[in-house]
Amino acid sequence: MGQPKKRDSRVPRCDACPIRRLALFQPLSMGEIEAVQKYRAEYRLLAPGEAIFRQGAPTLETYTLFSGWAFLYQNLPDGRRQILRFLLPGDFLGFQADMEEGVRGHSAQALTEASICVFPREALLKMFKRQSKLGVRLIWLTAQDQAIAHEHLASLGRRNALERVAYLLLEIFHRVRMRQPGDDNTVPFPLTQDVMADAVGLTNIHVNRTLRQLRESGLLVLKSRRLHIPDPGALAEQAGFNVELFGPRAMI
Amino acid sequence: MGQPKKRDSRVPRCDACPIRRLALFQPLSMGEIEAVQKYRAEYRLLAPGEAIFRQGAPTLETYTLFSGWAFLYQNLPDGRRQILRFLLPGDFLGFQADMEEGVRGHSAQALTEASICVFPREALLKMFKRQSKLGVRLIWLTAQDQAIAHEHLASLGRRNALERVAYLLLEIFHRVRMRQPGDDNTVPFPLTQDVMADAVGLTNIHVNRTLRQLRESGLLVLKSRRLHIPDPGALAEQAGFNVELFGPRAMI
DNA sequence: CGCGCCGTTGAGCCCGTTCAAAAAGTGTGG
DNA sequence: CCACACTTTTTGAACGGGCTCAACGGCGCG
Repeated sequence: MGQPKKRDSRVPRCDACPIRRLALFQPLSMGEIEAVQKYRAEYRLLAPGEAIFRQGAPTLETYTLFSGWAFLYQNLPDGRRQILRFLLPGDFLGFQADMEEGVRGHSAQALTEASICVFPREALLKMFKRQSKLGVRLIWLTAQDQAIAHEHLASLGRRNALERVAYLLLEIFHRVRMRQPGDDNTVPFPLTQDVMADAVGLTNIHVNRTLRQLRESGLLVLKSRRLHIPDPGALAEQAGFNVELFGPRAMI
Repeated sequence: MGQPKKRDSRVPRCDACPIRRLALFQPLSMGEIEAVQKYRAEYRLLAPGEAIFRQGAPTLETYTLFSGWAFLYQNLPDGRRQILRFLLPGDFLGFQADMEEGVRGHSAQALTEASICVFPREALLKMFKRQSKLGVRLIWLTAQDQAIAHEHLASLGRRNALERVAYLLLEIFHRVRMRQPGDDNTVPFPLTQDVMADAVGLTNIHVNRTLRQLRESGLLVLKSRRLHIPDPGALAEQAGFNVELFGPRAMI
């Protein structure tokens, strides 16, 4: 039969982790990395839409997204949903101030097929105690997230539909390109219009109309889960996207 | 003459700091606190509206708000403003991931007469090196901010005008009450309707109408810079305010 | 082929905006 | 204490961006 085509579910080893440079463990040396393996409780495969954790659940674990895409979101009592942040491979999630007795303030779920490395709370604390570099790194990552959240706030509060959608596309475009440099201005883009709508605070219908407008202006091509932006500068203009501020700073 | 009525501008000492339990330095013992004094470069008085730092400026200092109120905001190229976060005494501000070479991604300014303690970047780094507790504390504070930012995102993205305004009032009400417990459900409230509008992503005009509605429902009294909420539970209902999630977790 | 998910389009409405103006504070100096 | 300037709040009228409701089209998959 040769190699079966089914998905490879072998568990990756930390010392050969291909995304380490992006992740929490970036500052660790090759020798130190081996210890991480012991603290990882689990390597978990996720189907699209599968929950990682849910709003209101106890806060027992933290995660590194190893492959695929995911997102954080909050639900209002009546079901309205706000997507708080998209996660790409290497992103760290699940850390909260009140790990000891708190409950999750938001939910997390896989957007595509994905996989995560699971680190229980105690394991994380032990690693921080041993490797103070990790604490610094976490502060760094958290501050990055803050910066992205701030841009997102400005979008939702003060940008119109066209700007919001353009901004979201550019943010994701840049974050992906940062990880996989390429030259054709095309990146994978697994968000449905429903998902985009809940991220930018619009209706899926209005997102659709806005995308049409951008498409008809020749600013982007969005087809079969791939996003092509012929001229990122032109789109940035349209979005009121401040490249300077966003640029390398907000990226890994 | 007795005591002159003019403002007291004597520089407070760190070891007698009345807001320490709220601030970054909370975990330090009385002995350790003395060292902090050496690292504080300056104690600065601010007039209402005065800038603490500006978007685009180099990132050289961090601050603890000692007294008064302040806020962080971002300006879009065309002048639209989004307020990102309100700061109360004890809050830490000015920390960024890219302290070394980055520029500020947002501006900060005093809302009322206020005062701040200034810690240069190098001083902060030295303190972190000496007192690893401070790193943990900063992670904690940053994670708190995240939680508040997430609620704010949900407001801007998915709540209507009434809910947004009610939510803002409740957030501030609770944050102030956390610091100054009282029993009359009244707190100081120095925000103008303009400021509120830029925080919740509405027009000052519509904020005014929304406040009227809330006032006429008997849910609040807002007069001469003081906010009275007769029945916080009732207002929370109106706001879709999830007390459980917000509660003690996001505070301090 | 049929079912489900996702994207697309149209028509009408409503929440929040824009534009305009007046009223009510608030602080300052005479 | 009043006069004046300035900021903040309040109200009205009309517009419009984005929403709601409804239906149809396309594509992947069992």
